[in-house]
Amino acid sequence: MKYWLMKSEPDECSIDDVLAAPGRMTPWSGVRNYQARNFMRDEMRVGDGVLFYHSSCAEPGIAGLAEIASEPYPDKTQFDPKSDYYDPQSKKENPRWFNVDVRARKKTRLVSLQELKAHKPLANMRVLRPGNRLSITPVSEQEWKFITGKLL
DNA sequence: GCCAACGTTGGC
DNA sequence: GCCAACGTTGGC
Repeated sequence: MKYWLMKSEPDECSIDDVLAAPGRMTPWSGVRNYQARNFMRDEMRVGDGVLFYHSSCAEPGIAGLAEIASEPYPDKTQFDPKSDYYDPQSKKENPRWFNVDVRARKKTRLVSLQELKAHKPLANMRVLRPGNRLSITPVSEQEWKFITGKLL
């Protein structure tokens, strides 16, 4: 069992949006970064815990809990010329981009980026590293327990 | 809207 | 395979 922090822009897809979706699920498509893709394709397992993080918004921070709900599969949007995430270089026989489905468990209080930074046990969290831009980052078991047990 | 950090691209 | 230029992310 692993744990992840996954960023989403609430204007695009907030925790409320996912909770309101059929099955409380959404495909985590549109990721176009190799490191983030590799996490989804190679390391995630169904049932892994997810901190649902709102980014690029007025109050960035953890906004909910979710879980990995599917095996990785080829990202549909890469083959759709109308999609913002269309990748003309990706071939159906050898897809470049993969995604998993994410199921929302619940909305939580907003644990702001500022608050996360203030807690010593979270000092090494990948998402808090200066300049971090990765939209998917691993979360350690200790970090997960601290956040879900003490902060929420 | 600014800008620092970082990933990707492409010329050589 | 280097590295400058460029594009994107994301907090502020």
